[in-house]
Amino acid sequence: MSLDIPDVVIQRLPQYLRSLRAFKNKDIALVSSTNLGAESGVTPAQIRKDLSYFGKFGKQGQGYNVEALTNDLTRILGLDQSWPVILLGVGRLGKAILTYPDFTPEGFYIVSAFDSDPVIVGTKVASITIKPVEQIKTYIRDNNIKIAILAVPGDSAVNLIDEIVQAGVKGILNYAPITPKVPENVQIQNIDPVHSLQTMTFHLSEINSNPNN
Amino acid sequence: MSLDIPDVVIQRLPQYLRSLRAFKNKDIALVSSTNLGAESGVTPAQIRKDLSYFGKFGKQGQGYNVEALTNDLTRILGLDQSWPVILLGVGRLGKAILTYPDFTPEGFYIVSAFDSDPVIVGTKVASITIKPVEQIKTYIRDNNIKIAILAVPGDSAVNLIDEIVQAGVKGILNYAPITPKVPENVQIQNIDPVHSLQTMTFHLSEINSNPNN
DNA sequence: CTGTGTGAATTTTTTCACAGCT
DNA sequence: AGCTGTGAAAAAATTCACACAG
Repeated sequence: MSLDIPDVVIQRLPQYLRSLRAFKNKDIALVSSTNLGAESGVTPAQIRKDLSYFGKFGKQGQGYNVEALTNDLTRILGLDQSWPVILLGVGRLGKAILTYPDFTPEGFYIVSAFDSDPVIVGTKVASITIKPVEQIKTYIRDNNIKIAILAVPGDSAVNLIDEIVQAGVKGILNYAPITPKVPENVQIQNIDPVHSLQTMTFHLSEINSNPNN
Repeated sequence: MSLDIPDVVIQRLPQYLRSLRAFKNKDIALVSSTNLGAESGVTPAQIRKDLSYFGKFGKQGQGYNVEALTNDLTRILGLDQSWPVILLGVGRLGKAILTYPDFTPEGFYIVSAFDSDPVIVGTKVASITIKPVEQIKTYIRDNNIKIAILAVPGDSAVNLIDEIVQAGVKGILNYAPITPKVPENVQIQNIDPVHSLQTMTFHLSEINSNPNN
């Protein structure tokens, strides 16, 4: 059906959702694509084109109803449900993720966390008791988990990905600094601060070697 | 000079660098664009095209020398120097970033960290003594800092960005869940796990509503 | 008038395909 | 024979510009 929607478009939708919230907070009930674009850092035409992939949401001459469009985008993104998520790896980073407060209001809740270190297993972080990594596959199957957050070192990550995909995970938020290979029908999103920094320095070096800022 | 290099190309270079390291670890000295592409998840043609923006690095009939290409890409990305970076915000997340071990080997080192909370200021995390936020601008200027990592709550982030940009920062790694507006010549990279998760659920919902996987 | 929705035009990015070097 | 570097072709994404609705 709607499988021909460009991925770049989908990537922008959460942004729009966030911008709409900013308008709602300012008690603005109606926005034009120009308003929304200014807030999102996107051209008005792009907003309209993006939305047009999913239907007609605006009123000509007026714009978009903030609340209605929020609801529509929430539904389109599948955020009208709360997604159970598991965390793999409860080291420094994993602990920070477990105590991260923003997942829940945004449609996600961490239901369980796993680690391979026997010292960590059994301890409690943010009211979640850490389970041994051996139980992952069973847990995923029994609880029909679709999303996993991966916060383990790079070398363990590759094998773990195979395992959890085999068990039924369809979306992975990966913090390991690797480029995982996953089947077509599995979504993967990488969080990679070093990569991000390294793409910045290219421009910064240019600036440095160029007198006129 | 080389200002007409597409940003998508630059975004891929750190990936190539990482793949090259994988080959080096396997003691492979020579790789073809096909090899490198398989490792990076990119087509061979794209690798060759990307590299062609910067010069000729391969030998026809053979491929690329792993070590030489590593050095070239390192230099191109401006990673043949180590970049001093400051951290703004030493809460849960900031602390995790301070103790993150991967920045240093990748060309970055955190030289100082700032916070607005008087309880946190003066304490020591990972051998860095947290400074009061009021000293940021002076510090940036005095030490010619070009890169900042922003790990403060969203509402404080907007103002802070203006301040540090004014003081001379040219690259920001932003962990706040906002879409910052910065001048053209300032690089910004957002780390936004919620946004990443929200783009995944679109596909996951489709899968769910679609019987054939 | 104002601002959406959308085909058409433009620009950007990717892929193709092959000449030429080793 | 093998693989790069690169113009040309194709595909994808963005922007334009305007008919039409409120």
